[in-house]
Amino acid sequence: MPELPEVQNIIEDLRPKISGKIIKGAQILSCRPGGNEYRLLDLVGNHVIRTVSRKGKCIIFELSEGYKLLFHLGMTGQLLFRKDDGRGETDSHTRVVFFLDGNDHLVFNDMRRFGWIELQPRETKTSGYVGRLGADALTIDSEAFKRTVHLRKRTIKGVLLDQSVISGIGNIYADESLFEAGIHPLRRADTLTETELNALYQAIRTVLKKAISYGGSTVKDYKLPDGSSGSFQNQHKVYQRAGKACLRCGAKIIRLKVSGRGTCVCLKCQD
DNA sequence: ACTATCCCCTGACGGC
DNA sequence: TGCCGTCAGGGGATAG
Repeated sequence: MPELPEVQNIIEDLRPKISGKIIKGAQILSCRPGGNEYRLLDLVGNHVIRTVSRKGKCIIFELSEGYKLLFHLGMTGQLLFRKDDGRGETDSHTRVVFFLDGNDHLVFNDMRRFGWIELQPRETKTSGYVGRLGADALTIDSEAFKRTVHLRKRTIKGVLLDQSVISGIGNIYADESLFEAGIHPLRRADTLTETELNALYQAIRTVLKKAISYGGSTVKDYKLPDGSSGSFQNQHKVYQRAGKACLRCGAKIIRLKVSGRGTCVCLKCQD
């Protein structure tokens, strides 16, 4: 599932390829029944892509005249850049194709349809999903992180997954960061000590930055815009390793459910 | 403010 | 082989 490191790789891959390009049009191949997220796509004609950025897991294109094009990849979304070289560039999961100048294409695939696209007209105040997002997990400073986390009475994993508190961390990196910091996912956030909060803050940065440098985690469907896969899945210490030996201490990794999500933990390393 | 639960969706997988 | 139930999970909605 695309989380912060995957989305960061996507925008870094896309930025030099599409910055300054004109979106000439979009073709909607299929959208969710009753969904209205693609309704505004026909407004895209002839807007220039000024910047490519992200906040949390949300990809943000700033277009000319103040428009913004937002993408959320959900569980299985892909944003692929294709040169028009005659090869088939769509498949049965393609939802939208954007046509850029120079016959380049941007293809949005989403097998499970949890992703969405939204075009925000100019003057739209930041609201909706992006407006509700908390500080980005790689941007937030140590003091702000500790302050906001320490206020919460929920489980620490629940806090990390809550995009309105800190944005960008999903199930993979919540588990990996908590393991790295030696903290049990069911700990109440407000019981974490200063030392533990510092460790967690650093663990998140370490894990996310390392994951970015590995191209992200390709667990099932994630691909970079050039079609390549990430390799951080080979570096996972706990995620999807239930029943296997902890790489640090050898104890068996167990699986539980926290905040409705499958959670892998080493009871010996995390408390 | 927080938890629990359901829903969306499709492919993989296990049981029979 | 094939049918059927279950699971996976980001985020929204709703009830408690």
